[in-house]
Amino acid sequence: MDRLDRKILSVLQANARASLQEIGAAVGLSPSPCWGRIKKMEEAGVIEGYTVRLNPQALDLADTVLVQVTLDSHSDNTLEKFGEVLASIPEVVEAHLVSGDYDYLLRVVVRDTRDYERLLREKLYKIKGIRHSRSSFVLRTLKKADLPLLVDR
Amino acid sequence: MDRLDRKILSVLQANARASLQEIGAAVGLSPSPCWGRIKKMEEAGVIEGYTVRLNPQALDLADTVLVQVTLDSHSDNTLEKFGEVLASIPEVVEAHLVSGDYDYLLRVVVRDTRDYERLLREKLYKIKGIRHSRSSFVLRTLKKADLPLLVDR
DNA sequence: CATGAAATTGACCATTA
DNA sequence: TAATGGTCAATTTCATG
Repeated sequence: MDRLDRKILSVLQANARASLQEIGAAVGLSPSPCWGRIKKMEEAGVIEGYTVRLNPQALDLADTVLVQVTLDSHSDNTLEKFGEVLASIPEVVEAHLVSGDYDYLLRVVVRDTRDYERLLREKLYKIKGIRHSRSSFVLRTLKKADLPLLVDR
Repeated sequence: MDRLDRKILSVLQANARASLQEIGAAVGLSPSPCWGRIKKMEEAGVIEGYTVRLNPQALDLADTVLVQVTLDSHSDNTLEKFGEVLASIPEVVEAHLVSGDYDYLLRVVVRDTRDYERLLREKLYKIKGIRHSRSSFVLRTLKKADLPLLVDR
């Protein structure tokens, strides 16, 4: 992992379908060393995969809700079970165990507020062990990236 | 946007570098109609781009902090300015204006707690108009996706 | 490690059904 | 719309500096 590797990653971050030629041109290398470096980073687990960035609106998934969850108990068992249940709810796209005055932060993506109300009623409120939950709707997203810049320009 | 389009998207979501042959085989179509559908979705803005999924640990960016921010004033001007300042801080990778008992939720990615402390001191605390902020460290991430499943299996 | 050349595979587009 | 097939460019591999 040197500076060139990071540069390659930032090119891929902007466009994961860039050709080796384009990548090479951007980082000042010929295509084949780029290919070798990428393979190496894939094997090392630095690169976990390649995805597409989709427009939620276009897919009729306009609403994002951030949900703070506090559990009744914090036994290993409860936490484990809770994690499993969450993983099985497709609309819950992120779940983080956090420090602070609540236990979990969830990111939930739904079509609209009606959909969210149904999700709350039919799925979240049925989970045993939730003491309290607090929902915040995302009104506007000012910035959305995955990781900080990998190279100083 | 029909069922086949969604199926193509879910293939790309799992591997954005899949070839048209692979995509075609997965959705039951020959490569060229897949190509046409993808191009159409790119032009329509359904597909915004292609990115790489990176391992934060491997890049020495192990800590994620969720920061709840409350502003002093909620004038258009203040909100606008705040958004601009945040956008210029690389470590702040997400910023959402939310409803509820605080105004913004930020996701901040840093190397470690020392790095975060410095960021707070040198950048966040210097922003005018912040009344209050509350940080929660992500202890463990149970689930991380971008959008709910696009097709029922 | 990088380069450059060779073989293989994929993207893209016109045509046909 | 989908399939077919042809062309051109890209990926991938390897021998060499």
